[in-house]
Amino acid sequence: MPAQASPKFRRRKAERPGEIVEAALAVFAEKGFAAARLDEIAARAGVSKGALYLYFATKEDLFRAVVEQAIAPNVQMVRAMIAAHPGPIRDLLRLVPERIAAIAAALPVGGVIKMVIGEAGNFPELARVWHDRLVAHALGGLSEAIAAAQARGEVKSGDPRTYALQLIAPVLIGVIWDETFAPVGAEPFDVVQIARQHVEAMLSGMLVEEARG
Amino acid sequence: MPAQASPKFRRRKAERPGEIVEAALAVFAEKGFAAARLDEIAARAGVSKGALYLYFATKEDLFRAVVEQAIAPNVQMVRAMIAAHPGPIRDLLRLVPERIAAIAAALPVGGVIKMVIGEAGNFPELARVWHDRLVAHALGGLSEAIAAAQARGEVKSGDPRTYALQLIAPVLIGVIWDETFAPVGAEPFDVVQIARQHVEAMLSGMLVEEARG
DNA sequence: CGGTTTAATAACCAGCCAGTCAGTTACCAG
DNA sequence: CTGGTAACTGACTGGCTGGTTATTAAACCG
Repeated sequence: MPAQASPKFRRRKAERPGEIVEAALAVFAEKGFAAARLDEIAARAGVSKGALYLYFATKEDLFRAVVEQAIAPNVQMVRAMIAAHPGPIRDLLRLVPERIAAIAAALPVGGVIKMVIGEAGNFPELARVWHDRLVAHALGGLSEAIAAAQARGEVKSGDPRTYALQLIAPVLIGVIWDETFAPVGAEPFDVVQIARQHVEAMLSGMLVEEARG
Repeated sequence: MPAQASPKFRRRKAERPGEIVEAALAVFAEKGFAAARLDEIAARAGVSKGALYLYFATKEDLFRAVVEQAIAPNVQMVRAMIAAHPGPIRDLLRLVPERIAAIAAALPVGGVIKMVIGEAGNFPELARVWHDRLVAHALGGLSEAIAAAQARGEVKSGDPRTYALQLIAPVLIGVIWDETFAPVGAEPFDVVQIARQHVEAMLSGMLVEEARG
């Protein structure tokens, strides 16, 4: 019998939670909450299912941790973007495409969005966390920036919150499209291209003559 | 023993499938595919679970029937909308809000969209049916109308398919918002108001000067 | 080293639910 | 009225999966 080259497991209390959450993010984004199997998450994290329960009390608890992890960097990003552009709003709006592309490259945004939309009905507190911690901040911040620009006379009259929604909606739908229909043969959308074309159209649509450029 | 006033069930072979599909639409829209219980669908259709299997082979089969039923009236609507406006494209675009409001009132649109987005990953052929039978027609039709308008010199340069996406995205996101975040305390969006404000902005953004009005 | 602690495993359980089927009952034809 | 048919029921089951636990072994310490 050959000598045992490597032990059958390692004790790594500190690293486990992060690895498990990362694996869970991937599986949840791929399958959604209900269809995700704890065994698969455990396997991808290189751990047994029992080990999951050393760090997370329930499947839902793990889901919450995933949402928190997915949320944190995005909130940061939104705040930074708004704060960095107190000036003419067209500069802020023109920056949107690159930022969106950056997050979309770093995280499985589409999968996460799908997950939240699909499971919101069955896990309301989850939708609440998602809304309060991320969406409200992003939409609220953008709305305020638009309202301020209206006060400065840069933006035409109209509901600022609706303007904010109008601005980001096509990008979101583009991401969802690529996740939903592209895998079954539909022509994918180039999200950055959507963002660029849309920003230009919206600048014409919502800015007063003098504020364009 | 009192006389049997009413029988414990009726034989209604013709009506059953429609009633079952209707009940299933409601439950699937509410819960999604995985979380929907066949017992609940059966109960809402006023039938036992066993009866479901007289008309549909599997749960997935029933899901397919529901998708078909949810698709049909919308295809009709899209075709009619495009066909009715060969003329200046701004007339077509201005009509969008009322039409959207009409369908949103008639069907659980938000629930259906959630269902499709949420389950697309686990049921690819479903996403394919949905895309090929409805979404491709709607987006394609609108794209063609926009391309034609470009050829007539009404619309600025830019990708017509992207323009089409830009036009409908805010309304879709509005519907999804009301379904996802409004139930947990977020301020809902008025979808018709979104549509109106967005159409005005997009008219300025995508039409050339002379084609506005 | 040997003893102790505890991270991690793997076999296990309980309950839920899609799908089945033997029996029941409405309906109809003669 | 009666016998035949098939629509319908509802109790059942097999498998799956979230969650538990008895056991094992890695790591640490004196």
